[in-house]
Amino acid sequence: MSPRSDAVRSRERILDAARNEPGELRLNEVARRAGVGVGTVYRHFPTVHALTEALATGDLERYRDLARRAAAEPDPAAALELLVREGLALQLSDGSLQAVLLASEDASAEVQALKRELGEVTAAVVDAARRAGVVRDDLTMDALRHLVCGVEYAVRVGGGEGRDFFLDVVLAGLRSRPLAE
Amino acid sequence: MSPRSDAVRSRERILDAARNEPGELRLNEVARRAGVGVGTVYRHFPTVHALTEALATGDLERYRDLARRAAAEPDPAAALELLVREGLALQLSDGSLQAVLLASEDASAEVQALKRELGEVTAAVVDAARRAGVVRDDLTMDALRHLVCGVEYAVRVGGGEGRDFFLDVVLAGLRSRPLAE
DNA sequence: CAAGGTACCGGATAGTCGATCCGTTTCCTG
DNA sequence: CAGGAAACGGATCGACTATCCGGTACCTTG
Repeated sequence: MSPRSDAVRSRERILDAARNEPGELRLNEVARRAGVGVGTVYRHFPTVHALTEALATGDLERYRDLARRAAAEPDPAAALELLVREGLALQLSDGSLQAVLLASEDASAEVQALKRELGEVTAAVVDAARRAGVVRDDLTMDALRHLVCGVEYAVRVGGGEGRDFFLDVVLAGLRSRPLAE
Repeated sequence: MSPRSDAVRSRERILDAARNEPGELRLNEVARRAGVGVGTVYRHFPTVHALTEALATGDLERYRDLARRAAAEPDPAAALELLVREGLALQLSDGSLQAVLLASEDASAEVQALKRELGEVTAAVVDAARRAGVVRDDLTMDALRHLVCGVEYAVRVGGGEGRDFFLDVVLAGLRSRPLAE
């Protein structure tokens, strides 16, 4: 059973309106701007998080593709740096991405699958870098993800200033050996 | 003119209730738990941020004292490390501290003075470290503050895991020379 | 193409929460 | 102890979230 045409149209309008929403998502406000009833919004997206996931899905795919590209890179150090640098850029360009990455439960199966694959490929990149000895050997995938989210946060509170500085500091810090200090 | 005794008692009760509040501060809820009327809370603290500042003042003093201790340290590298390590611990122990540190406007003159002094002393510590050549020479006081807030954030999203790891990474990264990579 | 069934739509409204305002109470001073 | 000022309490208003159901538009079947 394919969805009805008006349902598709409504969903599209809601997503468009949500994309142009400044700051916090408010479902009633989204409805007003989309020109649909409040009930329609709540039927398509029962919670704010469900809508957030839908908004972030495109960039989540891009993130996964980026990770694949990094994993294909022959130099393990360059692979990790690519993933971190471009990943941060992606997270900064899409304000809803971080919330989806850090959420412990996912509304849609599609997002769940994307996150799983992103995690697996990222783990492979981290592992390769560790085996090559180009990063601290106590670096884990989770630590890396939280670190990148922390850098994103630092850039945001700094009003966009210092992105490259923070990246350089963290990447250099990751290269250091824990006992060589 | 000294304040009335019932006003002092109310203020104390409100602060006590606010300290035991889990998560987000809600002035109506604070009033209920403090056993005072809503109006009383709003008279003492017109906004949530005013109450937040009052809660964080004690730890802000501790932060300033820490910075003074760091500035008195003869070794500039050790001074910076002390300030960052202990400062992070302070920020993690007090959930309202970061909001006060990052706020651009302050409700109370006392907090404003504390923040000013903390900023001055921190700038001195950063300057000394730069002149001694033990940190990147493009490190600024603002960048350091945002970086520490980013690390605090990373620890929080990680559920408390990885605090020392993140600190080691960032401190090591700060020591590196920008062009020596 | 008409008509019936169903999936979807819209928005009134109930419920929740933040913030204000003012009649009442408590405190301090002379 | 009396008068006045300062502080108190909570009813209430406005803003917002989320639900529910009568009405509408779509799609199918004959």
